[in-house]
Amino acid sequence: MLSKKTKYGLKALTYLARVKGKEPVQIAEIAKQENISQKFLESILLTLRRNGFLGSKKGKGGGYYLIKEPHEIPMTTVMRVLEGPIAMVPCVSLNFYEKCEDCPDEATCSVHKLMIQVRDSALDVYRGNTLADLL
Amino acid sequence: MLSKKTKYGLKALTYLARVKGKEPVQIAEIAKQENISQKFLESILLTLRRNGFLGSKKGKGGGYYLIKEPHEIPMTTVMRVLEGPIAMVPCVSLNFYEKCEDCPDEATCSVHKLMIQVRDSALDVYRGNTLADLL
DNA sequence: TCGATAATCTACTAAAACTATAGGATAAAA
DNA sequence: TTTTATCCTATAGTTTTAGTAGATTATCGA
Repeated sequence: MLSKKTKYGLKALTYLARVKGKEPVQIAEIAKQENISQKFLESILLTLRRNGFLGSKKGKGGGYYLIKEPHEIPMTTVMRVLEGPIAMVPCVSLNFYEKCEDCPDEATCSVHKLMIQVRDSALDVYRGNTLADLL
Repeated sequence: MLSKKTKYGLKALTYLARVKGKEPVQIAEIAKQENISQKFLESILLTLRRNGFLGSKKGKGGGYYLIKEPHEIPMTTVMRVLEGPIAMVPCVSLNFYEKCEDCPDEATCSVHKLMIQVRDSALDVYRGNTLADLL
């Protein structure tokens, strides 16, 4: 399941991408338009800013804005920041690899074999889409 | 993330598929060989039996066995029973469809658009693999 | 028929993850 | 210096996951 955090994060990014220009947009506006709890969205936008997707401005007229063009933001990076590893098991993760405790040999593991394929197909999709493609 | 339930279920199915013949295999044996908590595995095998993947026999010489040939068991059905919907959001699920509360229009929803692609690519993988392919 | 074996079933619990919420601190603008 | 809006930490409620406990039922072999 996709977490609400990721879902809301994607919606917020899309919202900002649709706004013409680079004017800051307030959390409250995004939350209202996209039916998201404002406080929850606040923490999501914070992590998006800390990870280099958004810029922010405090005080009156402040808010959040994209610091890159939508077509420069691949879904791979967005998903990894919001949702975590793209792989469904750590032992097939490219960026978050971990060995399974219960599994003596990856080479002969049936789960490993299947999940490699699932990971690669998901990667294909995320690599093939930027924020611009979702508009 | 793939749940342990699904992971263990897949391993158990693979184990049974590797056993020659249709002799029942005891839970204890599978649990030990695959490093799985026996009681937990017990409940997993039970749901696999209830969903038509396994047969069982009680008493001495009893255990679980596959009731179909491995190549007749597609990963789509296994995943749906163990892990649930293949789609990451209910609004793009073929078998478990539900409308999102927060989303006024699926046709213009960016998350929907992306998750359709992810679902389809995962489906391709699961449809292209039977239990026999994991051996 | 009896005892051992092994699945069946219900109920329960501990831990982790998810989805928020509270409330004050900080910075900018008017 | 007041208003506005982000920043930040902590925490609480709920759900899901992962696993346990213990009694019951069916089957086999002697």
